[in-house]
Amino acid sequence: MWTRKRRSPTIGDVARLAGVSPTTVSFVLNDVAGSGISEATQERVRASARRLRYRPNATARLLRTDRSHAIGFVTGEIASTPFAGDVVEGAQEAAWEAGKILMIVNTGKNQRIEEAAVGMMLERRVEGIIHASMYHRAVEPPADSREVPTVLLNCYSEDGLWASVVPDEVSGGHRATEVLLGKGHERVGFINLDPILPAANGRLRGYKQALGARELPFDDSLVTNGDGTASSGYRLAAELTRMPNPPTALFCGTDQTAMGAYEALKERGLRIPEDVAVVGFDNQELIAAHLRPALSTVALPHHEMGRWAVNHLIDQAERDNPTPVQHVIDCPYIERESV
Amino acid sequence: MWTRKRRSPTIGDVARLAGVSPTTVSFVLNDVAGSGISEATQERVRASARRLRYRPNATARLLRTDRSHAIGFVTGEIASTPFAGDVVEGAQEAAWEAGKILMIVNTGKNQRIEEAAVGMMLERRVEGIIHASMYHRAVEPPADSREVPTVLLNCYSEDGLWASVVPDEVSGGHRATEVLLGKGHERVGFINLDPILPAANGRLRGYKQALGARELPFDDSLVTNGDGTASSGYRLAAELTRMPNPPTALFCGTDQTAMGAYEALKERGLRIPEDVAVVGFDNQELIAAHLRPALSTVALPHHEMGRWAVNHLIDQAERDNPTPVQHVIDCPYIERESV
DNA sequence: TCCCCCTACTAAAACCGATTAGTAGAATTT
DNA sequence: AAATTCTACTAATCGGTTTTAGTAGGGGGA
Repeated sequence: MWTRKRRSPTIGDVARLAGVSPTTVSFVLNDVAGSGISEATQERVRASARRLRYRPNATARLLRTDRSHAIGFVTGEIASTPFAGDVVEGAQEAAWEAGKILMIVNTGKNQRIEEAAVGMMLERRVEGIIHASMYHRAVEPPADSREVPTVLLNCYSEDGLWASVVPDEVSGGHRATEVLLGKGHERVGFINLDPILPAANGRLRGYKQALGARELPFDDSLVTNGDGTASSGYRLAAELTRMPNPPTALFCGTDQTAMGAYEALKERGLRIPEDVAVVGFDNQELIAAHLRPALSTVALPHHEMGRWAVNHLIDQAERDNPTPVQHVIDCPYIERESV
Repeated sequence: MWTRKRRSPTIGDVARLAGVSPTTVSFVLNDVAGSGISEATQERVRASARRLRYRPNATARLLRTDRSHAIGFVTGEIASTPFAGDVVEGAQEAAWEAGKILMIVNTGKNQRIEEAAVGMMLERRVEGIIHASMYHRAVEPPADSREVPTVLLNCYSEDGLWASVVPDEVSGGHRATEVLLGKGHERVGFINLDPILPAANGRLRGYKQALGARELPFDDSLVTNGDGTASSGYRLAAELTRMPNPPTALFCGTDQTAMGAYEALKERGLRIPEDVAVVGFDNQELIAAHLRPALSTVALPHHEMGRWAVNHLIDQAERDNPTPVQHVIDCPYIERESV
């Protein structure tokens, strides 16, 4: 199945076989500029390395060079949301491109485990740590994390002392609303999330901005707060359609909400998008692409945030005492059939 | 933001402060049995370590002990499916419990990157490698992987020479079918996946077994093959309901298929579960829990497979030349409202 | 009372496998 | 023959772990 580990060959073994010193081997294999090793010797060394299937021991190198080329990635719940994959993938991709590797721990919202995880990563001398949240919120990372460059991903700290990257909820809300207004709708219902959430707060501001830009009045009876689930979408959409002067378009805070809203509209015999246009938020492929009609929605930039976090971390590691930057990433609109 | 890295304190610094030798510090901090360090000295050492905020350098330790406590996790597409999170989480959880850390690389179905990833992990002296696939299939991992214990996760090798863990598709199919038969349905429609897939193949066998166990005839006009999408579910469910003697229950190969089937049934005015009972497969929370009525479905044991893979890897690493075991994990039935 | 041995502590030094500064010998040029 | 290059080597180093060695103090025997 797998061959029992013999002692794996060292640089010394290669040197012996090639009849040179370890120094020479090191120079050749890392092709160090200006180390003047003759072509012939180089070839001999390389051949020996191949013969022995030599693989440099990253640990030994690391000890000497003090560069782990590893980045810690700490997250609460990696599986609880389908976004997690995108974030991890984006981060992983950027890391790979930069020759770094990701060490991932998910702590299951246990503060103790989080601290332990950070500790373990510091022992392994990671070059930086990313703290990722699965929904946009404020957090307070373990203090020890300050020992290395740190980036908060999809979250931020109240005190603004940590670098962070979050979605631009305001422009996302603005965009979703504007799409509907642009189609001639003047009464746009908004099934938002719990207004305590940064996401809900930002999107509402965007919603108002979009109305303002077109000099339309803000009618707060059109705005309701759900909890992001399909059933709250169903309930609130039903309520909105029963209003005396019901909205002709619906902006839903999540795609699941939109899924519930679809049900409510269909039950009332309203067609989408002819009678009521719908825009979602999140772009959960699984839902958005498979609803009938397919749901137009605003996407959260998870992949991009993952990439940005890693790249920024790498930048930071090269600076001396950078000021923490609070980065915001745009939420693109994904056009499908529901508008 | 983060304080510029001073040279971090070494075991020598702690020793100096405590007025002992590095040996003593090492003995105390690792509390080595029978090394006879007086209680007083121990306390002094620990206090010094705390004072200096000493953190052992895992790299140096690793170099000496040759135990990296790291496990490589290689996967094609981590984000393309919502399952990925569960698998990673399960693996991560088991790894953490065993004091191991996961190094994750997703290769984006690029064989070259996969080989490079394995190479990099071997350089870092991982204690084993897990190759995870996001859907059940046959694979052939890079040969180099043999240098360490390896487990295939949600995939297997044709030659059977690698340890692997996959879902028990047969019993899953059996279970789904039996649930419907148990409710008195005798004609159970089956919207399967492409029959070339191990998943489809296994579930069909399970479907037949379940019929056989109740001595019901197998009618192949009740079995159709879709592609797992909602639209194929919609189309095929519509076809099945138009049969002369239509099924009173539907077993769908994926929850998305079921989602499409719901649409088709509702359009025809059929109620779920009164007129037609539906069972899905995959247990995609996002869909299954939010459909109306909520979808009863069979869950793929992603979390469990992740755990098993890590645990088995750790076992393997302790054995000498284990024979590759092909493990299969049960798919539990999740009861909701559609039956 | 003196000497020796044993136990309880602690220290010195080798080692893990690389990198890299400093250096030496051979070949070539002047 | 001396001065430069070329080429490759010796040895120190990174920060721990672990084996071996050593010392001080207490107890027992003569």
